[in-house]
Amino acid sequence: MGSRKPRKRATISDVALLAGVSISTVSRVINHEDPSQMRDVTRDRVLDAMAALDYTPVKAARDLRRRRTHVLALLVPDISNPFFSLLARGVEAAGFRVGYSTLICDSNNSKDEERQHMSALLRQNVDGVILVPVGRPDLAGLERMERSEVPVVTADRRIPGIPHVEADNAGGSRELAKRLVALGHRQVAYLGGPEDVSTAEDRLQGFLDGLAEGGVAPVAVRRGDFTYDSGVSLGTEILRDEHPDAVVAGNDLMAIGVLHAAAAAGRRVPEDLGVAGFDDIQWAALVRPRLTTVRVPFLEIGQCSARALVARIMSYDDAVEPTCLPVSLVIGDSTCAARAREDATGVSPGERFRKRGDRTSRGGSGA
Amino acid sequence: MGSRKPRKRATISDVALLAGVSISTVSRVINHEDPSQMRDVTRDRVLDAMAALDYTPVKAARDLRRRRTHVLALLVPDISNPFFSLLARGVEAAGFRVGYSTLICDSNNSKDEERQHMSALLRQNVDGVILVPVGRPDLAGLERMERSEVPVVTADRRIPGIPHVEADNAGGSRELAKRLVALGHRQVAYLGGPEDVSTAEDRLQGFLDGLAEGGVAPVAVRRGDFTYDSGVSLGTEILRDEHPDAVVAGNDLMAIGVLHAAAAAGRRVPEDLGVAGFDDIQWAALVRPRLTTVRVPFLEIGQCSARALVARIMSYDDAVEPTCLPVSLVIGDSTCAARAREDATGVSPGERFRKRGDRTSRGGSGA
DNA sequence: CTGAAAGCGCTAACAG
DNA sequence: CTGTTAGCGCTTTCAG
Repeated sequence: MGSRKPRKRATISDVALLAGVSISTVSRVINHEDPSQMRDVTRDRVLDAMAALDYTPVKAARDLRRRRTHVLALLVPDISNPFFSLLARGVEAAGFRVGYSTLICDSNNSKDEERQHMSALLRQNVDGVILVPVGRPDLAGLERMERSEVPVVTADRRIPGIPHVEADNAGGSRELAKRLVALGHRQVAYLGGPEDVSTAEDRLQGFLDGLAEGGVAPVAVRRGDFTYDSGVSLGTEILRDEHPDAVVAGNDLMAIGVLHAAAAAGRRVPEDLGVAGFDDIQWAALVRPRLTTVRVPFLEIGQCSARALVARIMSYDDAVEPTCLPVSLVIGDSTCAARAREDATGVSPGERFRKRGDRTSRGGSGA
Repeated sequence: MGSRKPRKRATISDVALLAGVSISTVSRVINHEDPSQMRDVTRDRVLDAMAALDYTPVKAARDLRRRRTHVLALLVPDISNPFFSLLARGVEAAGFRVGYSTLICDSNNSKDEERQHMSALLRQNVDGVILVPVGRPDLAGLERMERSEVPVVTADRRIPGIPHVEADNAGGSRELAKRLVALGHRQVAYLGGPEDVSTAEDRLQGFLDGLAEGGVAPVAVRRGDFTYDSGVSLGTEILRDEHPDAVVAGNDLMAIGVLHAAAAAGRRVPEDLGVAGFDDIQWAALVRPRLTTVRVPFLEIGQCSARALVARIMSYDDAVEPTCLPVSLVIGDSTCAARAREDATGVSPGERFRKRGDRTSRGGSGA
């Protein structure tokens, strides 16, 4: 790779000169896509000149004038988590479609790094931020953003006073609970997520409601931290101490931990024990037995968040409606009806229900 | 949320005014972190004024002057793939540490969207791009970037003439092959990735080399597309037609597909059949039996790419050394020694080897 | 050690 | 329909 031509980058006035028009005319063809009142010949001459000079507008100059960067930021606890990376895909795609670029910021599950990133974003002059806070949100940081007129939308988390986009966690959880009751479970244990995460609370509450509707009380409610490891360890404990006929976890990762804990304890799933999760992450499709879970539309949450944020940016002064996206029950092979459990036939009972689609990663071109 | 105070944003001259200094002095305190020659009193006065006015520099204005945006872009085929999201984490973290923000672009596995994004990035005036091309790279697009003096580094893919950062795919694959031979396998089938992906080619070639060194020839070599589905379907075919005693896939996703194909075909793993993958993606840790695979340091690849790119941006004119990161063999329970296979004891043979660490996702705070 | 002044490249009134 | 003009907010010589 030799040296590059030091030929200086063409500016708008170079284009104007070459096209034999004024710079404002060039500016017009750059900005007004529409058949703006402008003679086609003029327009074409400009276009030709731009092409000839390989002209690219300097974004900083435009931003300076328009006082808008058309950049959005997505701040998540861990971009390598499947929920957040799907969310990111949704945000990026929806943003791109309306002319926004997406800055990605990973707070590495640390409130401190989250704070750092928020300051950085302020300095970056992003037009808006989609936030998934780490645990209990940093109100001070949010306050600063709002004060700087940088709109914020939270995704998959609720913060009073901030517009948000989330899934119907409570509703989905409630349906799941009712399903388990219908399957004949009476000794149900729940393994929830952290208390400072609204999502976890909603799921827990919804589950208890659903159970109550079926006239069932949980045999135990524990708190994990949404990790696989906590699923394994708390799952082991629950199985040892509570003698449940079903364990439902607040997310899939913990549910898979429970699955493995059950295997280690010699309990067959679903014959001896029903297991269910929440999220329907891609990974789940690779685990056997297939997990009964609730599909959360992360991609859509991302898209919706981006759209909501852009709406806020444009209206520039008031909040948009909070959004709650529907979820759907996914019946796998980790739960079955009481009849089947008694028979213990070994025939995969999940097959009797709506079969979960094959939702494995397209994975394509992966490393 | 009510209306915001329409109080206009403070500029550098407001600060100067309040501090009773000139704007160039303010500029100096903003930019020269060091104990730049400047009286502490002056400096403090400025700092106070900035705080009092809640001053944040307008990035567009700085960028316009400095002709540098301090923004990097990461363009990947699918950010929701675990390799790429880990890569992204690495890029973001390493970039952030040296003052760069990261724009994330998802080409959605489409060469066309890739092209679109490249143009968009040019208009965005990013300082550099980390690219993971979709299939065979778009030379024209790259040409345009270089012509515009936007340095590009590819990650996990090689393109002649472009600096890249990748893992030692060939080496890792070779070691894996040798290990299988050492375990007594003689009927080995290989399920590779797409031919237009350098990574896939390296892995295949390395594997064949390793096999050859052990004096073994593969019973079959097939091509998948790195998806789980192709692992299942081609795995099924291979098992039916080739009677292998081991199937090695070019990545974990396909290997898991093979695992499931084997289960469906009634072949026990590892007693009847050895299976191995490549990547050591997080998902793999959730699958049983645990996969024997090769750990690719995606996070580090990301970090390295970011550093290399920044180096190119600063030197601004010449290429940096290509980088090849080491990989490591991960022995799981999906392979075992011939002895164990003959005994078919059912004792998990993987245990005899270096046990794979528990590398499950921290998953924390997940949705 | 600090200030004055000259733009960076572009957009958006405002005139023709 | 097109040109002129006045900055956007900041960094950076160049002089004190």
